[in-house]
Amino acid sequence: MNTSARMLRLLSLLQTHRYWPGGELSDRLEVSPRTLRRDIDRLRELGYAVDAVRGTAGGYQLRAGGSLPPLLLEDEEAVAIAVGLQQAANGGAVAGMEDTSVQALTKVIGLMPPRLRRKVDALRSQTDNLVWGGGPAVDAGVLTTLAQACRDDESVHLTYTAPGATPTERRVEPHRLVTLGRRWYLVAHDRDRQDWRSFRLDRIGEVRTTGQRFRPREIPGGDALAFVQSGIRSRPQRYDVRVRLDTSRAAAERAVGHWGTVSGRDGDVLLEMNLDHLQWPVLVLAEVDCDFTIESPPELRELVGRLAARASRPAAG
Amino acid sequence: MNTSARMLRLLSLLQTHRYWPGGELSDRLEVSPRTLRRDIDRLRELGYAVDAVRGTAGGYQLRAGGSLPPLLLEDEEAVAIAVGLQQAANGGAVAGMEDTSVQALTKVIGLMPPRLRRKVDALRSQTDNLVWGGGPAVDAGVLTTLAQACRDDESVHLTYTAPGATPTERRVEPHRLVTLGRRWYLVAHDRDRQDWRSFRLDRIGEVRTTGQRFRPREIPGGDALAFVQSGIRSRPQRYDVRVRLDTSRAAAERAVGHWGTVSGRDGDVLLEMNLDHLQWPVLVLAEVDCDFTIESPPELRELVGRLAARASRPAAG
DNA sequence: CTGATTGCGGCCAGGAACTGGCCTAAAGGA
DNA sequence: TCCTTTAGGCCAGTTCCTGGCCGCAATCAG
Repeated sequence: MNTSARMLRLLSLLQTHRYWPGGELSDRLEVSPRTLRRDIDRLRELGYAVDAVRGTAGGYQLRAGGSLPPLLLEDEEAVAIAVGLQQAANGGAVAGMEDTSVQALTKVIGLMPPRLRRKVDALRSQTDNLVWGGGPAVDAGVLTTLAQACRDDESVHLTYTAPGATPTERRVEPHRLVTLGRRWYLVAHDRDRQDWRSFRLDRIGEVRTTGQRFRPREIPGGDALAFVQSGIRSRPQRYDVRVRLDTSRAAAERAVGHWGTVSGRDGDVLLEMNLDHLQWPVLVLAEVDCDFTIESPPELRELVGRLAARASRPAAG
Repeated sequence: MNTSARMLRLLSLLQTHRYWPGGELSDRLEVSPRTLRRDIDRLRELGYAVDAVRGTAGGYQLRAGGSLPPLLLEDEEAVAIAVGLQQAANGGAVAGMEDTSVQALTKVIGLMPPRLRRKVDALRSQTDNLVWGGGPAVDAGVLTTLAQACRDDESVHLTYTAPGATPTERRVEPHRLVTLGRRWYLVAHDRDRQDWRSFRLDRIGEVRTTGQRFRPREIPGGDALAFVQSGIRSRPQRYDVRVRLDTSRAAAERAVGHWGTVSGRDGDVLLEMNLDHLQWPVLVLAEVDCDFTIESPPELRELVGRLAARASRPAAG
């Protein structure tokens, strides 16, 4: 075996992380113990922190180091990562991480052999479509394909359904993906219309890569985010929710998580949230299960009112 | 630079995935074009599918291959993966993937340099604690530390708070992590009590690794899952929710996602869910915003009733 | 069609790097 | 205390890597 290949295998073995006795490692790699020691040395020179314990039951162990070593993943682990990143890309975890999540997802998916991709696809259909804070979930396949095309300067064909229109076929040069207010947009140069357009990803049906590369153009204004913002007329309705709760601050905080801020004192807690779907405050009210006063918005009062009216009307089925 | 190090760098460059002209690669790696070609060859021999395009504007590109190559991640990407996997480990994405997610998470976290771990920790606090389908969220630090200790046969000290008792200090030999009904359990041999115990992870306060390795014991019965099951007396309360909705099937399906099943015809839709927190059906009712009849459980009727009573009482702030 | 560009790979000679074996030292566990 | 295991210097033999040269093939622009 090659030295480089052996180093990779050694790294892979060490990543399973249990202590490895030197003898076992040198056996597996089919080299002498002396060469193994040299290999360990080489890893250390590359910046990997390899711990060693001497004496009986001693051995080697990979420790977290200064830089991130290459990850050697089992198939299942890679699938798990892909699934987790899909959630994150749709804003499921922490806001503001969507871009990086897509970047990582593209990398993982791009390296996956087809059989693993199929597995991810199969699992994807099981994933829920209910996304935190509203906004339709974006198909991860569309997302990664476009991210890849943007990076590689590869033109694509896609079907797009503008609101209230029939689906159209577009041939575009993808420029950049932009996330704005829990929605994904593709900024691209439309080849047929000879102009820049932005496409909402949840309105894109299918994406086919062409394999054709193009010379990247300069976007007018130079800022893809600004371009998208200028094109959006009606931003989704946002509500400023203010509710007073007759409970303890701790209980209120537990109920809202980080979806809002809690202030005031026990027994008179002020809960403030800013979001574009009113279902979540209702969930919080059900969770705290205490007396409350809705200060704003009126829409929330009406929603809860309707719920109340409906709950009281039928005397149960 | 070393050959192994160069190969790793080359792989890293190729993973950014855009076409690389050979000249640029050889420049960056500071070798002759001939050596670059040989490096590419070496990669191919290792099983990597490196595409090449000839002619003007030709170059190299890494394609998905038969096996999963080592992932070379940027710092930010690794953080994104860790955050995504935390969600998945807590059952946020697809049920049944928790184990693998923890496995992958342990690997990623274990390789992270401290500064990245701090970043993940910082982001973790922003993550919501509201977990789908109920059940308390488990601290990812506890999860990964224990997973690592199980693999490395390393004994740990932990503080455990049994229900209705004061926190106690335990010295245990961790054996296996088990996920059961959206909860995590640690199966371990308690050194002080000289017997096997299972610990619910959300009741574990702090975990300190000792660095001491132990000889793994045989678990009685040989099955950690069975051991946990036998020890659980009271399973968490589960509710069978049945609600009739005066809306269309499509609207009902959109509202529940995969958290329940929808049957019946438009105008008389039967919604069935099985879960252990009643907040979610309330959310669904707010989402569909239509007339409904709660058939079961009575607790849900009462919850909505309380909500209604409270909504109607104060005439708004 | 022609020429330019780029990847492919054989060949070769010099040299760098790797290997295995030997040695002693140091550290940890029983 | 003794045994085991890692650490690392030294050395000789050999492998492997490198850069430069070559002709060849594929692709694209003019």
